[in-house]
Amino acid sequence: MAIKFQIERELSGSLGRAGTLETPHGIIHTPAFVSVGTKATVKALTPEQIKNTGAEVVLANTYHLYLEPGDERVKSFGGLHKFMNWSGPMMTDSGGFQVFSLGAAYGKELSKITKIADPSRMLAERSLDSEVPRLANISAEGVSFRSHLDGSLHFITPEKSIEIQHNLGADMIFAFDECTSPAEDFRYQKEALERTHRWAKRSLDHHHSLIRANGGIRGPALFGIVQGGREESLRKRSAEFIGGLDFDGFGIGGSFAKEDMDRAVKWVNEILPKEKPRHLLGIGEPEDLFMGVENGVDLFDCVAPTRNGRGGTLYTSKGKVNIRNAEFREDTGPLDPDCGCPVCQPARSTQYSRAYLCHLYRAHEMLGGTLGSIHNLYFIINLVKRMRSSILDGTFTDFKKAFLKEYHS
RNA sequence: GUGGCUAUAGUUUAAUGGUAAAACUCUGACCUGUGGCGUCAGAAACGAGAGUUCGAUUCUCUCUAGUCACC
Repeated sequence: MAIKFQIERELSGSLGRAGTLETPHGIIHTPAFVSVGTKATVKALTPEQIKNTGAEVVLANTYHLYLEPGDERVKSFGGLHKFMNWSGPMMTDSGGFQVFSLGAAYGKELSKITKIADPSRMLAERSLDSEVPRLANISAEGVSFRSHLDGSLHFITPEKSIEIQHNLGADMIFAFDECTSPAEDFRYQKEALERTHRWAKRSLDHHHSLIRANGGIRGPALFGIVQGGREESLRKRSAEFIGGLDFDGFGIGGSFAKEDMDRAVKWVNEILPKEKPRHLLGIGEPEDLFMGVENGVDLFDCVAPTRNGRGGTLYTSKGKVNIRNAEFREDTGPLDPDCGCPVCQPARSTQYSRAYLCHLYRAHEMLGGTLGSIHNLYFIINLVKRMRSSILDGTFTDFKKAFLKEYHS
């Protein structure tokens, strides 16, 4: 077994739990937030800085690394850990999300989270002729991608994705799936789900054959991904199907409406085998993290802290602020006095004022993105850590209430 | 000193005899398995004076400022 998951304590009256996930590169204390390092780098941060945010695990991306610098090259360097100089646990995403982001969503105003639960929009007719040419096209066998870097054509199958991920060498990898657009209708969601299920089995089969070919024992842990959009019947069917396969853990994928994401996660986690870890893919705003933890999610990853950090939108205990705003130009105080990160509570005499951070972003200085990413990652990672300890000492509900009250004040 | 040219938003540039467009900046909003990207909304200008005209930012003159050439 490549990983070992143990539940330490469960949250009474809900699906939540706190535990540990042991990997060949160290232990992850769950629930945990996974830092996103798409191209074998958490943008703007050195591995040491990543560590200083409290991060225990980094997620890289199969599709991006396959294109650049190529999985074979990463393998020749001894795998991702050595290549990027990160010694802790790692995961790779399968490239399934790029089926969505470079396919249905490409060039459109479609995001992973739908703002309004507008049925007319959610169940819109699948438009066959799109004005913007897609970079990804789906067939039963796999997905053909047109590289966004040089236009070259690449065909990714479940087998290919698993092969690439074995070459990259993360501790935990994902099955190849199709993340559907929230705008697809029921018929398409169903069709896509059946495809994702077939791909899950193929991913699993190829994973096992690669391990066998490699002499047996060592290999990454493989997570299967549950899809099904917003449809209760499809979500539950997917959880049953994927949960019944011999995966080491599970991902919950797809696009959601903010309002009903909790229901979808709950449907799924009530069905998935509880002794295996669950990863809610691509989710990471504070409210959503509480929702996920309560509903039995062990791992999260999200670009929000780093992407927002590079843009100047910073998390504080009193909500998000755009540090570029004029009101911070002469603000000598720390970003968030209640935060223990290296930006807000520097060890010795150094101090980063709101005014200085404001200046860095306005001047387009690189240090702004670095400090913002450090702070935001610390904030989100620490938030999930506090959720974990509040599960362990039985104060989760109080903590959630107090945090959200101040966060929304 | 003489002659030419120029003067439009904070900046750099458009257009037009019927009160003016854009980019950057500026004021905000947005970003959920990442193109350090980008999207959206908003604020903001005809150097001054006179003349021609129904009407002048536009044409004419004077002034002022800048710029180039010559002395």
